Amino acid sequence: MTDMASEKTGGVQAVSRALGLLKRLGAATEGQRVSDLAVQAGLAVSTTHRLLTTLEHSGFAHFEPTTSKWHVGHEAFAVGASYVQKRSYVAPALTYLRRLRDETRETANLGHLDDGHLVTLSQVESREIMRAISPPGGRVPATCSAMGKALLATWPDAQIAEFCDRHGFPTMTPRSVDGLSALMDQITHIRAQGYAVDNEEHARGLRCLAAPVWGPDGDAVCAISVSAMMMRLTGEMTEVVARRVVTAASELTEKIGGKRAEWPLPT
Amino acid sequence: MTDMASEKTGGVQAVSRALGLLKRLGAATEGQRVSDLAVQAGLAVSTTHRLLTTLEHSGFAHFEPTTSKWHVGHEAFAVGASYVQKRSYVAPALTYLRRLRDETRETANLGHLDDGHLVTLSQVESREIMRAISPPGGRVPATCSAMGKALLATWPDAQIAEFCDRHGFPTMTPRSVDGLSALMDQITHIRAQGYAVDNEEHARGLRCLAAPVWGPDGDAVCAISVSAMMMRLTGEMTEVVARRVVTAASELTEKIGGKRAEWPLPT
DNA sequence: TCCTTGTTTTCCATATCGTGGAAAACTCTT
DNA sequence: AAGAGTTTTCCACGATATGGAAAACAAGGA
Repeated sequence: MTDMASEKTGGVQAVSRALGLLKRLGAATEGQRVSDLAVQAGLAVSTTHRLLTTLEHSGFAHFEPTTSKWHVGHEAFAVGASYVQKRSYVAPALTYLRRLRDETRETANLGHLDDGHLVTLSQVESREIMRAISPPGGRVPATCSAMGKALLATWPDAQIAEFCDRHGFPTMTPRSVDGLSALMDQITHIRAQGYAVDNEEHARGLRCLAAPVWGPDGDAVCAISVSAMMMRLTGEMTEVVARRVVTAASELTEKIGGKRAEWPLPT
Repeated sequence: MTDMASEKTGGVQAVSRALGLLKRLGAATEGQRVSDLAVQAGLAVSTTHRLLTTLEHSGFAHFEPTTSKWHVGHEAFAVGASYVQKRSYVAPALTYLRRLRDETRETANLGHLDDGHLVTLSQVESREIMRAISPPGGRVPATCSAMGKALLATWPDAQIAEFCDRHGFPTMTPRSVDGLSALMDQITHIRAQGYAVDNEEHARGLRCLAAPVWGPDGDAVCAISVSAMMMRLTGEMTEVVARRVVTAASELTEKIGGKRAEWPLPT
């Protein structure tokens, strides 16, 4: 992550730089020192220090004097929390995610589309040793994600094509979907079976199964998935787990007063 | 909330302004229009627009073209999520919060101290109609909160006094603790009974009961509370619920490998 | 349909404001 | 106590953010 926020600012320099620092604070597992952040971001130490101080005055960063390290501040948390609070399906989803995790013993996820990417909104982790690949807040190109594909599959074909025009086919592994016809093949399957599959298209060795959740106005608003190491999710297990994912998604749909629209018909 | 981020910037102007806009986006329940944000923040429309564009380039804000409103972006969520991910007790706490909510039918909360304030980290809402007063990300002066007082009570008296010197006694209702001697009286009670009480000290009509959770190094790291309308949490109920809160806190302490230190002795 | 009104977005000259070097104040080590 | 590696403050320079005004939209209203 050496040059995370590249050099393209695209706006007010000072603000871009400050936000870049904030991202670094969030991405780092530990507190960061001024001078380290400065070299990482390619900024002068004094500039870095001034920007951090400004972030701190607004509560977005926090300086720990005893260790002289910088951390993400409470205000960043507050603003971030509002991102999920405004999506009223997140809170009720937890019940179903938990049950899904308990039934399958694997990680259950909730995500939605945001600007061509699937953003993980919430997750209930497997008790197995594996760490989560994509923690809450994580982003993956929609076409590299089971949840993303499940949601795309609810769109009319024309909109899917337009989507792909705009966002292309970023790939994360050699098995990621690449090209519209390959995607549409999958979409057809997804619509037929009611759930989407991701076989190492996001990360090596990882398989995901996802189903969409509908909102009151008949649009899919989010998706539920189970993700697991492929070795733990093989053959006939797949179908069993998929049915449970579909069930959870249906129940959440009902809970939030959603109307399960028909899947778009192949045109 | 007319002039939220006052005029004292205390750092890089452009950055303070941008963060102020971000806070407004987070605080608003709906998307905000450029011109409204501009007047709220007292900025020129063109400046506001440029700052928002910069926020968008980094993913911290998002513009909905169909409605031409601005929202909090995914990156803000990602950074905010890291605030809780780094506190390893949040995830395991959910189990106990949920049970507490089910046992008491009231809202269960998890919070910790951050710069003199109690920050609500997580919460499992009551199924009653009442909305939560302080959603995740919310901040209250420590002395106006049951969780805050429960945590302060684990500190040596000298540090409590120092804390009060630094932060004073901001009050949120007429019943909020005001003055060191009043606080120390309460601290004594808290240490004796093992839990803290907040009787309308944070919000009119609201009562909270809280107990601290210890970490592996013998310091209290967070607190668990139950908050409810006073009318639903009266008389003998209080003691019953308080015992459940204490139990939940003890269990979480154990779960995270915490060592329950002795409460500081009155000096 | 073509104005009218209320937006959002772009442009640009001005001087404000952020910048980074260098020096000063700290903090730990040796 | 002195030294190395920090963090923090200061300052003159000029790059850069600023806000007015105008241009591009969008949404009614006649």
